[in-house]
Amino acid sequence: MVQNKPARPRGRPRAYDADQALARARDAFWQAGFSATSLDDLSAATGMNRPSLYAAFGDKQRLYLELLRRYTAASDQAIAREFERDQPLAKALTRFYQLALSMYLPQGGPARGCFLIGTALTEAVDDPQVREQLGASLDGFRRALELRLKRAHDEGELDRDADPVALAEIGSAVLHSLAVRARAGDSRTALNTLVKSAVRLICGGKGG
Amino acid sequence: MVQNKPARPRGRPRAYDADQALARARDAFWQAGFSATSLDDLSAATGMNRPSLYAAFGDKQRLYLELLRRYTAASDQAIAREFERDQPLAKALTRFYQLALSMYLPQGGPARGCFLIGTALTEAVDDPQVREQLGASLDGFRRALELRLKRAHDEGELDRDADPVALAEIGSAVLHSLAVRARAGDSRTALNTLVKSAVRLICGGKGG
DNA sequence: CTGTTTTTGTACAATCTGGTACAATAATAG
DNA sequence: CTATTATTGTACCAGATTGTACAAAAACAG
Repeated sequence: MVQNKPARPRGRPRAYDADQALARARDAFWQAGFSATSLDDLSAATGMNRPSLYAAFGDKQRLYLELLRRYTAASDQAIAREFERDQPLAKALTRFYQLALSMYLPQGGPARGCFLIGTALTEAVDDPQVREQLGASLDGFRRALELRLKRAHDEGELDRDADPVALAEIGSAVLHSLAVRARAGDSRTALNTLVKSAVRLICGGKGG
Repeated sequence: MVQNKPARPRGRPRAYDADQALARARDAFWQAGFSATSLDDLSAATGMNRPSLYAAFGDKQRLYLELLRRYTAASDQAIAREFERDQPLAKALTRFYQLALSMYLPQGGPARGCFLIGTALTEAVDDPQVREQLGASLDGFRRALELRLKRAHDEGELDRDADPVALAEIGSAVLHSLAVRARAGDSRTALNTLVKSAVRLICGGKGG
């Protein structure tokens, strides 16, 4: 151990909590998108003044990229939690989709869909870093689902002639659709219907 | 007949072609999104100066909404063309998805995905008009697909126990996924794989 | 108490943005 | 040729936006 983090650093103490400020900044971007969120908006959302924002998180784009990174990391964790748990495939899938929906349709706030798909998609064409982060995140879910489906296939939870790779693409597409439709204003009921149909289709039925 | 449109109206002739200008403006929005596209960008893209833009199309938001409307109308036409044609379901689906992909991945330009999903999604939370247009457009495809699948079901093109309504939601989700993944940088090959899997799954197989 | 360190908050500069006023221009109508 | 009409292009405005400079403030070190 080289050194303990001192209880209090050296100079004037920070007036903000970094994690909380990042969450508030993320919510601001989540609502209005990257370009339509000004530094004043971020300042108001976080309670930090602009020089503090710069000192803490760099410029707007660096902050945004960091938020994308964090969101992806949290998603990866949630995915792993549900897919590595010992529960039937249909239950794991349903629980994960429901978890996503609870983020996409927050209580006491407007429907906002997925942070990545709802905001990074727009920036992705002109910003290679955003595009890369977005692509990696989407692929992360697809691969995790593929692994879970392969396991299900091996363990006889899926029909013998089912193709886990193809089903993982479908299951991934369903998540994209939830992300899009939630932000487009579809009701929770309508989205639950999609979840049910998808789980049934992936786990065995023929869409009935 | 009340009156023929006069060959030439009255005053100084317009220096632009309205349809072409709208297409160029749409492409500008398509690339950078609504908020990041300035009036100067639109002016440069269309070759029209700003006062002409205003006179012709109103302010930025009115122009954007009109472009969303046109895009939806063109999509609806393309959907009807493929689904009302006399061809097998699998072919109709494949052709439609390929048509979408050819718009999402233009030759000689960056991958841009779907104009609606790629740009309107971001604005949809704060702008009810955009949200409504977006929702209506997404629902339009779902319903058209549902009708086509019901016909296929009636005519024995689908398994007896298949559920056209559920499959329409899945087929619609696949289009959303193509729109998202194209803009996120996925290769045409990867997207073709999704199309193939989806068509197979919807039209009869079990994802094999 | 004095000096050092770090953050805060105000204030400011430069640029960009949406939107418009107005004269010049290019056509038709008679 | 003159009057009329509609569009163009320049120039401008007010406000927003990004980013930073700098003094005041709030802590610790000795």
